[in-house]
Amino acid sequence: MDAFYVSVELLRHPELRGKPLVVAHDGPRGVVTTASYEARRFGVHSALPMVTARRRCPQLQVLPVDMQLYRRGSEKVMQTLREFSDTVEVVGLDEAYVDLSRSPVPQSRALEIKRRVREETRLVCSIGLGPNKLMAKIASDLDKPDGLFVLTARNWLEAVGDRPASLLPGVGPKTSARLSAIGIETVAELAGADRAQLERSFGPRQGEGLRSRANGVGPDSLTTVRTRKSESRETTFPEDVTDREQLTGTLVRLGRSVCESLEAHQSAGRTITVKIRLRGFRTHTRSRTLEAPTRDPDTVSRVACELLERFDPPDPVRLIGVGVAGLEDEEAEHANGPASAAPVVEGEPAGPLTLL
DNA sequence: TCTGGGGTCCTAGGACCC
DNA sequence: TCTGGGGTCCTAGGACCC
Repeated sequence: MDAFYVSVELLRHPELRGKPLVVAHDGPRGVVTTASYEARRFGVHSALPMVTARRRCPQLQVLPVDMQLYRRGSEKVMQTLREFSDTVEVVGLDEAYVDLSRSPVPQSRALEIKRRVREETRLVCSIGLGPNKLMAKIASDLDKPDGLFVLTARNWLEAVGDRPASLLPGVGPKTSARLSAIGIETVAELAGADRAQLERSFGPRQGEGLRSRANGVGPDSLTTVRTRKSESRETTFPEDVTDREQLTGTLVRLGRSVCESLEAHQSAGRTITVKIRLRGFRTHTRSRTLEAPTRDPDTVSRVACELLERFDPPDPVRLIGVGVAGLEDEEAEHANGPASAAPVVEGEPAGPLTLL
């Protein structure tokens, strides 16, 4: 979906259409969640600190985050996608892969999807079509907003060869810098890079992984059912906190929130993690694994507070969080048949996939 | 410029076991 | 007395993604 949160907000704030607009956690330490295309022209983008965003664009309109609303919008979008295929892999609220490998005319199906999504939700999306998830995803980025782009093994290097390697998923700032250091800037350079040199710099796994992605190789079946593996809550204080009571109080509140959600999902986990971020943005975690899964708020709070003790935070605390990992849901535990242990649905062999 | 919140996956070291 | 190889689990940190 193009500028999803902003687009959803515009449905109820039509007067803001055409204006530089962001959905953001406003406040002293807020960042931009989503920026309208008008705002992007001012250099305002996701994850940009609001202080900077306002400096770059003084007339910026700011709307607070309303996740409930976006979740409802997302549901409707995904519902629409399922009209086109039983095999839909949802990736976050605004992205999904749709398996169109059974369609003889995937390109016209993609156009139909765009039309149906617009009809049903009045929202605009961009679609990428490709023989695997990697190509579909990248294709979806190449013609935004309201676009449709097709990548194939044939046009791959012609279309993206000259683009920076960071176009590839999994190649972020750190990996980009390391690639630069060995003289690799573009997708094509990475695609043709010396295997041995990549392995020396990145190790056998990551090295070969990078090279194959640069050659357009990626997964060609979809995972339609995802099982959550961890759940967490964290909060950044408006100002750094040193008061222990305030830290433990916050920890208990966050722990309760995690447990409520675990309860709602009939899930529980064995590993409890406390996260803190200190002044200077250094982030640390401490965790403990229990004998048995829990979602008991008292247990989670008690362990979290004990873990917090182990930091004895010497510096003011900017962020604190609690997580529970190693989740098992009760259904999976009671039914130990192979049927319940098969969350991954094998898709069709290589065929066109669509990414929204 | 001064950096949210919720996730996933990977790596590396240490403990422990056979 | 000084020492292999392989496996699993746990912990901490980091990169990355939406």
